[in-house]
Amino acid sequence: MKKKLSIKDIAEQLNVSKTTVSFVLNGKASENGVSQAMQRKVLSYIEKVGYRPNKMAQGLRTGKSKTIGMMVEDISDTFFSTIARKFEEILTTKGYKIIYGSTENNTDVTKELIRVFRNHQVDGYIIAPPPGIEEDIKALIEDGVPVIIFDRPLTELDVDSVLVDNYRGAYKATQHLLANGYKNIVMVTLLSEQTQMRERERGYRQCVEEAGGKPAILKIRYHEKKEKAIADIEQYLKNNRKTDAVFFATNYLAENGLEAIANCKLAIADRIGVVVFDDSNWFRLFKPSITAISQPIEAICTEVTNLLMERLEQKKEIAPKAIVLPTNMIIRNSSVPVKKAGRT
Amino acid sequence: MKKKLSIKDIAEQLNVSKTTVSFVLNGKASENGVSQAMQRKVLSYIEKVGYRPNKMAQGLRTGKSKTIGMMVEDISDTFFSTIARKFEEILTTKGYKIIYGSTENNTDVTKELIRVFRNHQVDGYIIAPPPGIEEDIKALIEDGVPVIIFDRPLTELDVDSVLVDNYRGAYKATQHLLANGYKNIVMVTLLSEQTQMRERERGYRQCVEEAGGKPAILKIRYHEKKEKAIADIEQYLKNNRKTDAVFFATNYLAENGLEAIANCKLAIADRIGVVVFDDSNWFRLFKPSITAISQPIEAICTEVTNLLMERLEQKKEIAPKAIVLPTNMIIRNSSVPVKKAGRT
DNA sequence: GTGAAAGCGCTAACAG
DNA sequence: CTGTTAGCGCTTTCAC
Repeated sequence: MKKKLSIKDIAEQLNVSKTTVSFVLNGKASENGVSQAMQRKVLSYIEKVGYRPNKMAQGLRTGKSKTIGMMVEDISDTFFSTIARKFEEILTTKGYKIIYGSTENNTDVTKELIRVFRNHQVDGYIIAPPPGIEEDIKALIEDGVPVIIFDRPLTELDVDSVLVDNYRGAYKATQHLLANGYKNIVMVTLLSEQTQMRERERGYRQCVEEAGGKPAILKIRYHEKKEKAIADIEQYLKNNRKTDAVFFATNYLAENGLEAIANCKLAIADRIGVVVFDDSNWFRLFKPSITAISQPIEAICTEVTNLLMERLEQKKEIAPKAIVLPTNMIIRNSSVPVKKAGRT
Repeated sequence: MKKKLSIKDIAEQLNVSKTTVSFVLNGKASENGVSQAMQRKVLSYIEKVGYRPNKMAQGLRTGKSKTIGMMVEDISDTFFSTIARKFEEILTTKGYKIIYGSTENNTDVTKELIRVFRNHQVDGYIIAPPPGIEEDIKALIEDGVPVIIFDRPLTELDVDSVLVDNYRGAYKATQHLLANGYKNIVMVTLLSEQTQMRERERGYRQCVEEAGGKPAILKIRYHEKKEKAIADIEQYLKNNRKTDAVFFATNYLAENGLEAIANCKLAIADRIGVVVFDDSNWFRLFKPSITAISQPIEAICTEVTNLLMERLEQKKEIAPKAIVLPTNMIIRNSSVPVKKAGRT
């Protein structure tokens, strides 16, 4: 077992003090008047023996762990894992590591997660918050810990946040369906208090009502069994034969909904239009390919990390920013009847 | 800013020594003869003020960080993110957090990742290793750090590992295609040294040769541009009109390959059979639905974490175990010609 | 049964 | 310009 060497060893070997080594290590050598020659000597020796400072000791001393705590609903969800990858990419270049936790969109789980992260002394938080977590986040902020919220807003809390315009995204999706001649659009969404879901619903409602229609909404419970979800959607479709388009509020719902549509033997596009909120790599391969509202993942990540770094580096008070990004509609064939426009 | 309290504060408030509090905290109270009354007193006070020990200090003292370093090729890949979620679920119950890093299947990136993880004093490693990392892993093991390898073998290194029988999975896939009457099967795989890919290739070759055919393999570069990958596969299909089935070595290749097949207007199942290594939630929704070789993700995760916990808890030497799990073929419609059996 | 004290590896104020 | 030293918060040996 190769003995891990400490700053003390380095200092002894070099016949200098720990301070000098520490200064060099932290780039404070010049400002503390360590000679260039000495700096080079230390640096090259460190390089040679492959010394790396112990983060634990550093963390204990400085109160900084150089890790960021990321909390999302479920890290296995494509949307979040793609984001996790981007965060990693960006934060790594800044010398940070990420520790993650899945909230399951559950307040208690999240509270516990925050506690654990605090114990680990994470330097900052990136959170897609579940409902009812306002108080805990507020406490964090009051303690001066950088927190960036994304994906879901936290109303009544002044905090840095990066969101997507769910309302407009849903509105545009609905509008697009109406423009393509679909008259009876049902929105399939989650039975959930999540604000972003409510916003999507609001966008849909608004658009339908403006067009003089009446909204039809089917809600599925969050962790509903796949079979039950499919059966429910199927049932709805059978009881409402006039329905000629479906707007799925999430990717995950579409997974079940598309199966339900297949079971009902309804021809997508011609007999029933389909638009999904959140894109998937696979959608372009479906026949017909599936129209989707895609979130600007790249932009979300850079905005979040920018805000975070700002907080991390800034010492002076800065007012929280709320950034809202537009969605992007990717029109494919599922929302365009063949008679009017597309090929399947 | 709420002052974070330390064990010293607790001790002072309670008029006992830090030692006593520490013993209670670590469940070593009874064995060190702290009275029941005192234990209850400490516990209830701690509960009341919400004290939680500082992991950094604990880590510095004990050399344990209670975090596990997970390194996979790319955390945004569904396979790995699903696994990450499961790891999290299991390790959380044991009091561990996970810090992750994406290797990009690159040796240097991985080396650096290992260094960073070491600095962070992670207690154990879960690694899907890139080629050429043997030496570094060996060094880790010699230092007595628990390391569990998964997904890809590290030949010539005696280390705990959990793998899937890629050879047999590929063999079975090929056999299944042959059994369904497909004669000219091409395997589309990655131009890669990764052992698991080589094993899949070997399984395919073996099966084709046993049947008296001659293997046909199309290799795509790893981070190839999507358009180029699609064009290459398309080209192959056009130049080899006799090809009547495709075996995709990964999910990711299938994404492009299915598009190529669509571009060539070849009817999946009837004109061209398709099997994919690695399942996707979306495959059952394709028309026709896509036959896949699925990896036992649940089992992989429990085996990996079991091995890890064993190493973490055990003090005595134990011989490394190599666990190989079987794959599971999910026969859907893409590999069964309609004339013979299925519906689309 | 309980407490004092050493020390994990590091940073940074303060001496020299 | 460089070194000495005092902790950061915790665990654990050893003495009372």
